[in-house]
Amino acid sequence: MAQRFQTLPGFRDFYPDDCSARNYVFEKWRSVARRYGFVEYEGPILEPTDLYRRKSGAEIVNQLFCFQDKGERDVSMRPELTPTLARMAAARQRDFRKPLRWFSIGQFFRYEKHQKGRGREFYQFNCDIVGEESILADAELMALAIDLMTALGFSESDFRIRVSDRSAWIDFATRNGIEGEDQTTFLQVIDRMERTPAEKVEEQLSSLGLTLAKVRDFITSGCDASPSLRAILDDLSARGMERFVEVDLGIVRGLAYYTGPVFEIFDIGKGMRAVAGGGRYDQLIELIGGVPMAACGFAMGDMVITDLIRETACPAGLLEKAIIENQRVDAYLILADPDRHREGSAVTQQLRDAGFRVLSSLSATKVPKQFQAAELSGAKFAIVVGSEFPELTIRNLTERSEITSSPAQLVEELRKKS
RNA sequence: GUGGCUGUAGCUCAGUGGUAGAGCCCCGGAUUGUGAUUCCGGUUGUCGCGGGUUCAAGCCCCGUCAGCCACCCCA
Repeated sequence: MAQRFQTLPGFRDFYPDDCSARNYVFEKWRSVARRYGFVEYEGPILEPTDLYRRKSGAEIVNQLFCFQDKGERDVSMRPELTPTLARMAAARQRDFRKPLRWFSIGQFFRYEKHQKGRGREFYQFNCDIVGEESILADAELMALAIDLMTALGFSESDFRIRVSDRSAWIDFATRNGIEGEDQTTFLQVIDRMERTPAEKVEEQLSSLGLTLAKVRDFITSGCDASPSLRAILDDLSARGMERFVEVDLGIVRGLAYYTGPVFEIFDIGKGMRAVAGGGRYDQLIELIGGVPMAACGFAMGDMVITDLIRETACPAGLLEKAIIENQRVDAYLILADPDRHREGSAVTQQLRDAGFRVLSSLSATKVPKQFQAAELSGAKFAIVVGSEFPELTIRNLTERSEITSSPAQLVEELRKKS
């Protein structure tokens, strides 16, 4: 009995439609990044497990796809790109003019339970500016993130970018006598505040010597709490993007390493999922690579954004169009006389050499079947090669009209009409 | 890691403890050089898997696996 195989939990097959959809998202990521002068890079998919332990602590190992290789090295499928970037940037820091504007599109792995918008394997767009302290770098990344969304067809009624400033919270904590490790605990409380009952938050804050009222008061101060936020907002507004921006000091991001402005893109109305997030991490490159360099960046995963595209009318329409366009051919060669197959192959090749996408039936099939196949292939033209060769028929499948032509004129005729 | 729901044809799903079903898709034909529609015919099932109750289980019970959803977490 044949053994039935299926994908491992949390892993996906990409059939052609799915693959077209994935590549459509990749193309948007890539083209917008290039519009901002970013260059593409890539790192290894397998890294030493210690690289991630160094950045995130020992407990991270539970969520890694990690194992021992044949040389008894502890290795992990990469769960994120930032540590790799930090290593690469530090290792050859003298080779590149600053700031680095680097982006990457790659596959990542996390050993955790599969659910909507989250698998054990996913693709992620990473975009970072390294070696630039100016707050305008943060604004540049936020503008890029907004452009990604609009390029996919989202409008201001679909999403917001919520921006905050980690350093404003650190100042706030210090002013209120919270130091050292308590600061990390405090930031975690703020991060989870939205989804924690108020009494519980009050209790957690009071053990740190604070009150909920005081914290809420700080959150409502918005831009006044941070000159950085004011500068970012001013820059985004000069770009005509202020309608997408919302200052929300309640965002702090769970990660310990953020040191300045942080931001998240949220969808509006479809469940308020975060589709992208990032911020400034000025100390991480020194921690991993030993070379101090300022940096900021953000990431967007393929799963949540693709779900959101499919659920939103305008982006979904653009995606559908792209999938069809990606898979259709220009012309379908119909072989009406099997004895002419050499001539048919020559014509097919001639069209392909001219850059047209061309299909033809590989096995002898009745003519009506070939026309049906031509129709389904999305071809605009059917080229009929039969006993009358070198006379050819070019049939326009959308207009249902046809003309006769010859191999010498064929390419020109098709160029004229398409 | 915790909990809820679901699992029947390639897909979407019906199925009252008593012979396994429909629609769609796919393939062939009607139709030997022109696409649609229609009509005819055809393939596809260890009913997720294992055990139990019963004269009899797709249906009830237990377990298990997988999927979806929520929580935890989220680099």
